Order: sequence, then structure tokens, then C-alpha cells
Amino acid sequence: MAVDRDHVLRSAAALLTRKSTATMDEVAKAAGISRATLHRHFAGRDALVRALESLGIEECRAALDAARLDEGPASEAVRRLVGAVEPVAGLLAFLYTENQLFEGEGQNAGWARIDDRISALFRRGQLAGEFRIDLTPAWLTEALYGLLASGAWLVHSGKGAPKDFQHMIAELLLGGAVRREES
Amino acid sequence: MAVDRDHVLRSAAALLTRKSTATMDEVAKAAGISRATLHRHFAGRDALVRALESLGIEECRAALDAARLDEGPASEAVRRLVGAVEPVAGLLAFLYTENQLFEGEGQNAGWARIDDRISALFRRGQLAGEFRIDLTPAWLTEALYGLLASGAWLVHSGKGAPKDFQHMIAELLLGGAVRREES
DNA sequence: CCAAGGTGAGACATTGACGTCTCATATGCG
DNA sequence: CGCATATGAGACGTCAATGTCTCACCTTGG
Repeated sequence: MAVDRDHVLRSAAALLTRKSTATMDEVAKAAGISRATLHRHFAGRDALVRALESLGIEECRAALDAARLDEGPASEAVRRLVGAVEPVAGLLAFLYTENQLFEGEGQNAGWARIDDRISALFRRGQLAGEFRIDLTPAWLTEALYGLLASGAWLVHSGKGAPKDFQHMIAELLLGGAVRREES
Repeated sequence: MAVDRDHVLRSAAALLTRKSTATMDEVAKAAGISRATLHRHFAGRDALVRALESLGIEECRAALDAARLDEGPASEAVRRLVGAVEPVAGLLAFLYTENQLFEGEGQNAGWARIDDRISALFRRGQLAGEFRIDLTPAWLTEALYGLLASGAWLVHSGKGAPKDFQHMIAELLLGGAVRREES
């Protein structure tokens, strides 16, 4: 009877990933529930988006944990990270563009923690001599987000195969981040 | 007396780049005209966005021309391209996300031509042995768009300096695209 | 000077999405 | 069975943005 809140969230994530302007009504239909019920669980669209944000942050955190960013060569950790984050890439892209609209408003502090962990990974790679130092960790982090979004878009539009997702992104990013043996 | 249509378009581009959900009223105010006049020049929001799209396409085309993609090493052409496209990056990012909403609808054919020209550049680099061949031209093109958006966002958010824009993007992209002399 | 056309300000109806509410129904539990 | 709770369907009212319209200005050119 009781609606599975998590299922609703994931349906909404899947839908909004494809159509970021989807109506509450469409979200409800996608989850297989009525608009009234949807509204009983999430006070409004804002509440829903914020819940999605929490979900995205939590999944990212889990992905970061699973990728064991502190272990082994930084480049290998980046590869693991891209692979682990792949399932969330679509949701991430949605929240990424959604957050830009908040501008000055209170950004969820969870993102800062995630940014920090990723930046720390790139910094570790730089200190270890693996990564070039003329590209800041902040830029590499932002670039990773952009590439994840582009990769998700490429796959979604059918111009790229899902199986190539990790390879495409990790290779392009690392190829730029890893210091070249020879100029 | 007659409103400068181009000035209106550029004001709108600058505003929508920062706040993609800006109202027609805000767009009008940003251009220093009344909403009525804005509406006399652009039948509606759709028409405005389509005009912005044409502007973006035209500026991109001009940037592609200026970058002389056919001349010299492909990697140098990419550097020139990033530099030439920088002023349009914000508008590009706006249209990039805006276009995703159209989904099946009629995409402006101009984008296809631009995509083709950029893809051709990457393909030329691959044929010349400059670029690695495990990353498709389609992916490299999409990745370039993503990095441009990320770069614009980084600069806009104050986490990066405008003067580093070209270097950040071109270096990261090329580092991944250029085949390494040594594995 | 005068007429014509562009403009600003604002009123107005329309539309689409939202949020609230009610009521009938179905489901689960004691 | 009887009750409590959750759900579905749908009817509202609200609100913001849009698009249309009118009317008074102003400037430009004849």
C-alpha cells in the first residue's frame, strides 16, 4: 500500500534526466502513482528536487567510497571513479544544470564535500607527479563533471555506446591530466 | 528610434547565459526596452530563442572560419578554435542545454554543419597521426562542448580566471586527444 | 507645422502548472 | 466484520508568465 518513496525518487530521476522540465503530473505518471499521492510525499516540486539532490549526493558519496580514491595510482582511482559514477551521470547532469539556477541561494553543502574529495584526488595525483600541475584541481573536477554530462548525453542521444562510457571519459580526462613522458 | 535588433539579441544572450529562466520582462529590461517593443520584434519566447540560436550558430560559424581548421597541425587548429569560440561559450552552453529539451523536434540544421566541421577537424588529426584513434570524432566534439560549458561555468562562478580559459580547455582536451609519443 | 510610425506603459484575457481539498475506493489490521 | 489508513480521481482556486490590445507620447521626415 504505502508508496515506495525510493522507487518514486528513482522514477523521477530517470524521467527528469531525459526531460528536465517534466510536470509533476508526468513525474507522478512515470512513478505509477497519482499526482495527489506524489504531493503527499513531497510537499512540492522544490521538495522533490531537493530530495533528488540528496539522493544524487548520497549516490555520489557511495560511488566515491566504492572507488577507493586513496588507494593506488591516482589515475587508476580516476578510472574507478568514472566507472562507479556512471549510473548516476544522468541524474548528476540534471542536478548540475538545476543548481546553476539557484545561484546565490543555499547550495546543498553535500556538493562541497564531494567536490573536495575529487579535488583532493587530483591534487594527490599532482603531488605524486602523476598529473600535470598547470591544470588546477578545481578545473579538473569541473571538467570531469562536464565530461560526465557530455558522455551521458552522447549515450542518451544514441551517438555513443554505453559500454564505451567509462573508457571515453577516463581516457580523455586522464590523457590530459597525466603528465606526458615526452613533450 | 528603431530598436537595434542585434543589441537586443546580445543583451538577451548575456542575460539568459546567466539565468536561463529569465522572463520576457527581464529580457526586455536588460535590453533597455519595454516588453511591448520586445514582443514587436520577436513574436514570443520561442522566436527569441530561435533567433538566439541563429546568432549562436552564426558566431560559431565565424569562429570556425577564423580558426582556419584546415591549416597547419590539427592540434594547433584546436587551440585556435577554443580561443575563437571563447566569447560565445556562454551562449553556447545556454543553447546546448536548451536544445536538449527539443528532443525529437526540428533541430536547427546549422548545428549539424558545425558538428561536422569540428568532427572533420578531429578526423583530420587522426588521419594525420596526431590524435589517438580510440576516441571517436563524435565523442571528441561532444567533449569539446562539455569542456567549453564547464570552462564558462568555472569562470562565471569565479573559480577560474578568464585568461586561463583557452589554456585550460585546449590543454585538457588535447592532452587526451593527441597521441602520446610514449605510452 | 503636421502626419506617420515607433515606443512605453499598462490593462486584459489566456494558458499551464501548481497546491489544496474532497470524496469514493481499496487495502491492511485487529 | 469494522475501522483506520493510504490511494486515485478530479474539482477547484491561485499564480506567474505569456500574448494581445489600447492609448498617449515622442521623434522623425516631409
